[in-house]
Amino acid sequence: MVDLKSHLNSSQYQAVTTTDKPVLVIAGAGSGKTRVIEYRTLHLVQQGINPQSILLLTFTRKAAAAMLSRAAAHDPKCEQIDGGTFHSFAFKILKRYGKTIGLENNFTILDSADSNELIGSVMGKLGYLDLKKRFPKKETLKGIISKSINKQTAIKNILEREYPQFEEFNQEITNLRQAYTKAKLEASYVDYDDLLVYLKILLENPEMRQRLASQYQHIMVDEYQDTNKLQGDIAYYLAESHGNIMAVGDDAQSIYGFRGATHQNIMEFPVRFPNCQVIKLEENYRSTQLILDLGNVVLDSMKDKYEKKLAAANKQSGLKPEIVTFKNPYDEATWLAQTIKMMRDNGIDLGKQAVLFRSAFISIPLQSELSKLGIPFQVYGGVKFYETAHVKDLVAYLKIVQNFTDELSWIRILKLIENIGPKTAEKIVASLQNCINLNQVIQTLDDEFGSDFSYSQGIKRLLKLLSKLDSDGLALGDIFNFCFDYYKPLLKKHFDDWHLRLSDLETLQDIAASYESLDSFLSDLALEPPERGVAQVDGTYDEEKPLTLSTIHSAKGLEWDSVFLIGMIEGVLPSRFALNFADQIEEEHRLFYVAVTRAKRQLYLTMHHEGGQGGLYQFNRVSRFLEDRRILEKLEQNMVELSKPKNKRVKLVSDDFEEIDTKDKKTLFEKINESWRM
DNA sequence: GCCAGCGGCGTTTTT
DNA sequence: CGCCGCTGGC
Ligand SMILES: Nc1ncnc2c1ncn2[C@@H]1O[C@H](COP(=O)(O)OP(=O)(O)OP(=O)(O)O)[C@@H](O)[C@H]1O
Repeated sequence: MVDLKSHLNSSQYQAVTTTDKPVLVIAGAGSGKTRVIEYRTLHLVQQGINPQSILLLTFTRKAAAAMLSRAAAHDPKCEQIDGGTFHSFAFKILKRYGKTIGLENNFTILDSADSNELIGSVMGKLGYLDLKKRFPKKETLKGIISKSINKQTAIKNILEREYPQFEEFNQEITNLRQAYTKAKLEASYVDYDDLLVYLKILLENPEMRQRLASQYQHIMVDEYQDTNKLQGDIAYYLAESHGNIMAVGDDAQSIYGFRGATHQNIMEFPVRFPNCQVIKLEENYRSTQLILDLGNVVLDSMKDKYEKKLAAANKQSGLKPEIVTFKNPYDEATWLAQTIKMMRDNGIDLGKQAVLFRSAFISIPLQSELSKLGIPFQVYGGVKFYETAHVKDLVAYLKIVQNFTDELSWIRILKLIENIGPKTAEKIVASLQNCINLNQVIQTLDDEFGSDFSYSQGIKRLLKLLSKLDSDGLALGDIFNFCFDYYKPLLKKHFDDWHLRLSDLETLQDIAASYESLDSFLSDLALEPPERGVAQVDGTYDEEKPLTLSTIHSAKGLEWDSVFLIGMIEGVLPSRFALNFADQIEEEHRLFYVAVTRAKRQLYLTMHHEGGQGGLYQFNRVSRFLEDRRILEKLEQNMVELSKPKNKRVKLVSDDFEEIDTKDKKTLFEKINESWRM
């Protein structure tokens, strides 16, 4: 038996051991909410609860895996607990019970690019592509439709609040949503939102609800402030009958409003579960007091806050957070890379440091600098590996093996053949309508398009691949290799930088190798996409965990000794897209709060004045979040100017840095040592 | 109908 | 700078 009290403070202990009623834990950053969930699963299992009757819903599957493996270190049975995201849970349930609501179980998951594509095609069919006036683009339409679903409200309400310029198209967009839904059902496509919608529909059936509630006797939901209405409903349905639910969250860390999340779920929890116990955690175990002092001021300046203050459990105060401003992005990158390297050489491993940013593009100069210096790093967030064109191309072949009726994939595959464009691809796919298996597809393609056309040679080559694929009992590895071999020449033809892309595909090959089945590989690719590999370099850092570069969104729930929050620029944080909406600026403000509270011991904020990563030149202003005097009081202020960059296009060599900054480096060095002595 | 080449424009966040 | 959409030759 683990002695819970030696790992938990008294409020945490109470949260962990209250298992006979609904519990809501609401507390600030770093107060040990995640730890509560971790020990509560352990406690339940040690009480004799069947681990398979515990459901742990988290924000990423990685977060669930981390918690469960820590709990399993105390009791291996915890490995058997069911954990993952709402989406992956929905996927699992729908694979199993989807038939009861009329969903085929070989459904294909549409990632966001796929769904945009399908929306485009539906738009075409409805004749909305050539409307005279300014009709929204398909990406925008997907956003509007998605938000109306996640908020469970009419299109009209979304338009009124967020897209007033498109209000006149309410009728068309509503039609489009209906046609899109129908198109998906006909093709057994399920997009991300559908996973939640269908699960909710499934749960509306009392019999299914009862069945799942008895299978999952204990529900735990992390990051509850970032769930949306659908997810809130799902959690409610699962727990309604037995009331064994714990939700934990922090309204000040709600950063997924753009996806329909609302802290209302937290507020309504006590209404939905009237006998619930609300527990607050007051102490912060993560950060030094000086970092929390800044965090508290950020918290204070939020418009609709719920009273909360962060107090450090650790009384050593550490280093004052620092704002460092630069003339241009290259100076900033040089300084960052040097400082990170220096900290690493002074005992803070790369794995204990992170660079955080609002948007991935702001980290590009730093990425080249790190590569130049041979510092290994891993990037989280930003453009997804699996959404790049070449990966999507290759995956399209795999998808038609899994589900040969997947028209979007057929069109993609066909368009890769020389002399086949959108029209011809549509025509060919239309002729395949009545095929009932892959073999018939092969026949039809051969009969109707295998000769006489400018593209027939390409079709013949595709047919060879398809015949190889049309055979039972192929291993995933074989399928992958057949497709890969077929695709390689096309890759070289379509992309100038094919060698870079080829190595991505080799990475994909490695990932695929770790899967048993095509089905699980494809669903994971969509539901829990793999990160791009570590940017590898020479042997200096072998065995050392790489530096983390991450969007603030992807850094949620995590912590590092040193955190560099870069791009503290008006228009970046807060994002320029948020500037016209007060509630969205508030969300940016919460992002700032989340970023600041990731740091355990050292926090640096940076920005550069000269914009112009190519494109427009402009003078960047410091983020409005730093203009507040109370904030500035909590920050050390510094301006670093590197020597003689006559032409900002000229890359700075590290010599420049060595020359001018020795003084600064010494003081930094001293500061670091000071902080370790604290 | 396909596709290469040119010019204008604009850089979110995620399952 | 890089992506997207448009144009015009094939
Ligand atoms: N009772 C405790 N004693 C010592 N350390 C603790 C205690 N509770 C939590 N911690 C440590 O504090 C840090 C933050 O905890 P945790 O990640 O659980 O906080 P959180 O509330 O989930 O934070 P966030 O809201 O930022 O996700 C972790 O390093 C954790 O190990």
